[in-house]
Amino acid sequence: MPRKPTINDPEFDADPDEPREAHLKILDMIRRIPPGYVSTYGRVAEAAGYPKRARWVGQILRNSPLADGVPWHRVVNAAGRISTRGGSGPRRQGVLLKAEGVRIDGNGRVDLDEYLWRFRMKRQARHPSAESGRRSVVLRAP
DNA sequence: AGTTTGACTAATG
DNA sequence: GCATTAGCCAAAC
Repeated sequence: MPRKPTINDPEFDADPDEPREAHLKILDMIRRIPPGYVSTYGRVAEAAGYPKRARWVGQILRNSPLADGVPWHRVVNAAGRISTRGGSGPRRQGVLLKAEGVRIDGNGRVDLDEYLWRFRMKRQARHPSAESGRRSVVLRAP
């Protein structure tokens, strides 16, 4: 019996079920953040289709064997700070961000108003009847 | 099998 | 602004 895949699983050859799907989508979203911009754990999770799952993003970046080549340094926390963790990671993240032109203020914070990458909203599924009747409307004063 | 632990966050004081 | 708390959920003990 194949065991259930986890984000730590070095093989990831099982069929695509939920954890793996989320994992890949999250990595995909991070890849879309262009140089010179940042996003946050929560926003990445939401854009990937998993609202309120910010911790998944952190876990994946920490553990995933598939995280090679993803611009992990462009993910900061909701306050614009580089999340703490042991080792030289945080310092390196700051260096990488600065190298891309992201300014970090005296309090160690990235100004999200300036550097936050806004993911393109996925078009929401519409009811078929709404599709054909799409048009612009003008609201009239009451 | 229950508890603790996080690259998290929003709300509250 | 910080600190605390509750919610979060997969991994690790």
